[in-house]
Amino acid sequence: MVQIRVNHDKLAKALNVSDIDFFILLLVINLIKTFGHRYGKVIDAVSVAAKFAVYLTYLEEGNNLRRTGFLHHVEPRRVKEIVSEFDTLLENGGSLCLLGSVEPSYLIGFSYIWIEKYSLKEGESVTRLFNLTESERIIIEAGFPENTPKCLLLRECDVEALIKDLHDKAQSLLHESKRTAFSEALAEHAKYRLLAAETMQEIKITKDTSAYLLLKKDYSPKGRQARMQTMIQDLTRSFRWMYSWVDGEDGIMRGIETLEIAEEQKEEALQELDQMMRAWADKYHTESDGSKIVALQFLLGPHQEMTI
Amino acid sequence: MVQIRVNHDKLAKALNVSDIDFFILLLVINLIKTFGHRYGKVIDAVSVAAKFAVYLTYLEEGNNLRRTGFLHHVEPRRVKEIVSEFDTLLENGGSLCLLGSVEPSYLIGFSYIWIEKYSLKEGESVTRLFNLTESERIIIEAGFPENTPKCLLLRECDVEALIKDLHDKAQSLLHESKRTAFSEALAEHAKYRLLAAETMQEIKITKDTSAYLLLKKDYSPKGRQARMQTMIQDLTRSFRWMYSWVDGEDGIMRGIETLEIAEEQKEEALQELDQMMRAWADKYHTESDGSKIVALQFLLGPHQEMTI
DNA sequence: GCGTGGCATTAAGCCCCTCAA
DNA sequence: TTGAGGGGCTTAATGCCACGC
Repeated sequence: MVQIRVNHDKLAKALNVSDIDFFILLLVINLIKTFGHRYGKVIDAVSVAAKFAVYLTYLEEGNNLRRTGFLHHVEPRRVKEIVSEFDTLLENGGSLCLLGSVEPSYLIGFSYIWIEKYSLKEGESVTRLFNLTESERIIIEAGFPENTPKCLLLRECDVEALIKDLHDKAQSLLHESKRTAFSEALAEHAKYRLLAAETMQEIKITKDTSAYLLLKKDYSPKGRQARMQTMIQDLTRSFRWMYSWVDGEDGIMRGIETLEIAEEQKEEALQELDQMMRAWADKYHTESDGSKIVALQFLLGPHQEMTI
Repeated sequence: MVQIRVNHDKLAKALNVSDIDFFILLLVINLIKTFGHRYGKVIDAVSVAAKFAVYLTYLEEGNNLRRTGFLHHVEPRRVKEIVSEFDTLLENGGSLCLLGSVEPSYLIGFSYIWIEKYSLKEGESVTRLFNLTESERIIIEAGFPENTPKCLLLRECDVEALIKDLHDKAQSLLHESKRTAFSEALAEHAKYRLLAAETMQEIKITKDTSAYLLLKKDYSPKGRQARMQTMIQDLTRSFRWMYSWVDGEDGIMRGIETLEIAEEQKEEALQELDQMMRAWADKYHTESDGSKIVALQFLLGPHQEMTI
């Protein structure tokens, strides 16, 4: 569910935005709402990207702090900081990390380490970490959904420990300077995210103790993760080709066909399209010295209104 | 020229980035370097988009500050500020403005107001604003490139006045609160941008006075601006469809064909592809009650390495 | 033209406390 | 119990300008 629907018609008015603004909104809103990246993380990521742009200009402009500053409206002193930041990063062979992955890395691994650390051993009770009578146990287990991974029910503190582990692991990959300390606020955020993603579920035991049940073996299904990768790759390719196309560069072809299609013909049409593309590619595929590799990317979908 | 080339092989190493990070880099770097948006403006734009995401969640979560805060890792107090910001925006019927246009609005209009305010009247000298002898004038004019718009050569202060006008005009469209005051630094930035975009050219008159010559009738050619609009629209469509595709929604088809093609066959192949698509669309186009509007978008380009 | 130093403001983080429905 | 609302805190980044070379 990526199309975020808000029934408030008022928003339609506010969305009186330009095309480029809408584009940015679509990206950012999905990064935050759909993929679950932290608010600050997204801004940080863009800020790093922007600093990198400044760094590139600095190199291109022959190491001129002031000129670079003027070109992008950044204080020369700040340019200097940025430059040294990237210089040392390059020297240390560090890698640039903005978001790292489409979904927050510290959430992706959650199910995995839960299963790893708290797998259910032969004859062990799922509620081992809680002091429950046999009857209480049966009542609680009766409320479990189907097909949950075979592992222990956790206490709040266990969940927090897992989150802390993941956070620390994710942070350890970063170079010292730009680490975020673990905090209660962060843990709480992660907990809410995991609940919202239905990776785990909260079960009230008593008035002030909760148990947590793992629902899925993955934060998001492997198939979905693979498709997200493909999405990013396709979109990146589109980006680059379109940028080239704007500048009228050779070797880029862009087209769009709009049509009305009857529901019952759709299946047939799509199949024919697929075969047609394949046949075309086969026909012109020739491996010889003078040939170049090209790719044809296509995408078909419904005509949509501009909603977020 | 969007592919920014830096010869430093070192950078290849730093570009040890994930797909999503590369994607963000591509977007942000082009916004800043190619389109010339200010460093701070881009970060601001994303920040507004992120705040909007928070606002949407707030509405969806039944006006729950706390919960919204946890979901995105934002302080409840900050959420409240954000919410009231958007609430008042909506009440006043204001519109959300991130970047506004693909290129900075205060630069796009530059040529236009120059031509408008300083067009060359019958028999008037291009160097009217400077105290030059006839011979000096001839020497300077001899150095002009071909086909420059017919308007006066300007002094530094005139250029700055034009920039200020543009800035004020751009700001007046925004709602009071989020305006940026005009400053020397900003003017200097704009000047550098205009020079870099070859919209105008600096001509040294004496040691410490310069003249400025308008080179183009537009900040960027109209055709290019139209293509940029198309680019953004195409990319936005791709975005939305791909997001849907990731979630396995119906009615989306996505494909890619890679082939090696001989240079001499390319032209023929592209033409055939174009006709083929058209024929396919015509064949299945039926206007009836049960039919839905779909669009087929395709893009062909060279296989590329991952460089920025 | 270039680098650097001083200075204001804001935002993004953290935490802790109280009150009312 | 949970949301609202208050307070107080650090750090860092985005801006301005002006000075000296």
